[in-house]
Amino acid sequence: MTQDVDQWLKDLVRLTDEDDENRTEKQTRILEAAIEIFSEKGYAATSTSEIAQRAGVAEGTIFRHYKTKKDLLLTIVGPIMAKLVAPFFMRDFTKLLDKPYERVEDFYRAIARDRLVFARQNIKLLKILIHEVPFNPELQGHVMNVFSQHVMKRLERLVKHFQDEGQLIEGPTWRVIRSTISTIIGLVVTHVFLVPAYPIDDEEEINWAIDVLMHGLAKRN
Amino acid sequence: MTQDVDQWLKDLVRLTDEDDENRTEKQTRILEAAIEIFSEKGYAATSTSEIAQRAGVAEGTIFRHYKTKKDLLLTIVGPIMAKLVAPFFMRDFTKLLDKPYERVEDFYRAIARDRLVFARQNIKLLKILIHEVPFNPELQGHVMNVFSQHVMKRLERLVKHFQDEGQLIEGPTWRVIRSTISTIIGLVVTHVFLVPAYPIDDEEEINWAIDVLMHGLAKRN
DNA sequence: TTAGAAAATGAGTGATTACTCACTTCGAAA
DNA sequence: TTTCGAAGTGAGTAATCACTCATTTTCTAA
Repeated sequence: MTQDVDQWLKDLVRLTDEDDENRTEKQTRILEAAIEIFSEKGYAATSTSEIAQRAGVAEGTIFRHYKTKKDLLLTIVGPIMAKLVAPFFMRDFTKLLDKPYERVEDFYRAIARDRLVFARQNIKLLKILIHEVPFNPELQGHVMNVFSQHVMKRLERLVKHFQDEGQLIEGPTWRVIRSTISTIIGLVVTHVFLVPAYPIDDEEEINWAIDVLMHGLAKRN
Repeated sequence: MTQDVDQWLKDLVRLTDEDDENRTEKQTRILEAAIEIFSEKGYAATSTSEIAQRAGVAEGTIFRHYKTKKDLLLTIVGPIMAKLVAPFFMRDFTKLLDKPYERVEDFYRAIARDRLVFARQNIKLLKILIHEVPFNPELQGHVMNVFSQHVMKRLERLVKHFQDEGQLIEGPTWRVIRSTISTIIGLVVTHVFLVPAYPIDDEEEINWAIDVLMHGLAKRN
């Protein structure tokens, strides 16, 4: 099961790269236009004729490349979901547990930094993902499966490891994870989606947020 | 300006109550059906004919009471937005600053408890609110205005107060607010929207989450 | 240069959309 | 009982929807 999803990720990355190369210029423009309009008005409120118009393409061309409008959506949403959770499937992540003197906060900071940049580079795609997943049962099922069966499992092992080392407070791992994810997502959502115009020093904000988090999650005496 | 929004809230609460009373039975059924389907499939993907069908009403009846489909949406979304921020406009909130020995964490816990219950009682309405605000410029503007000009201002005064009292860490108030809101929203979203089926002891979860937060936000020596 | 395949086109299709309106039903006051 | 405005109806409308397909254009390899 774990290997299945690892395989899913590898295949998806490979296939995505292949698709990127084999794309016609018009096909690329269709995808770009679709991403723009989907993120502006939402999938359901977007018409294929509008996509064609913005892409500078005949409406029929869209359906040469994508069987249906939903097919177009899945082509867009699929890869971004894979990239979103990709860090948790990296070799580095599993290796982390073997280095006994590694500090949790360094790991938290690295994740926060990485995902902050990632979110900034993929604002539109993430907006589409967030908005459409709740209304698409199969997407929803896939997200829940990947998250609960894989991301969560890996995080639990990681937290347990650092609890045993005395770096993290005792208690249910999922509570520690909830506080951590709340902090990082809160940071990213605030400065990427809510007030992106407000100028910040990334490193300073990350340090402050993770510092507060770690003071809360440090092992109690 | 502050008084304008205070007035807006009072008017909205009063008008909403009046509307509730003056509603026909069929009108109520239309609203209930609309809330259900909007939250299930999203506003744009919902047809007025489907609403009429589920409400057991002729399609024309919908347009007797609501000029347009968007009008129906605003009737639903308006009141829930007011109720969402209502705690921040209560007299108790401003009075809090006058009681010198009050502890911040008591306040945080009260807010968390209150909004957790509120979210559970309004899952569908909140789902609609969250999904439609980003695509409705006037709603978006209103939310941003109410939040930044009022909720934020009051929170800043509150945090400043407790910083001066030595209960909270020094530094920009908005960083303290960001960590706090991240914690509370993270708690609510997790247990109301993501895994509502997972059984928890509310008081225990709130205490744990706020305890972690306060260890992070406590004044440093 | 040419042949054949792939890409692109856009007019056309039936289905569905939000909304209208002439009409009927209902309920309460006179 | 009568009257009258509000509530409710549902067939009808023009616009728009996702999608098709016969045809043309473009690209590639021999």
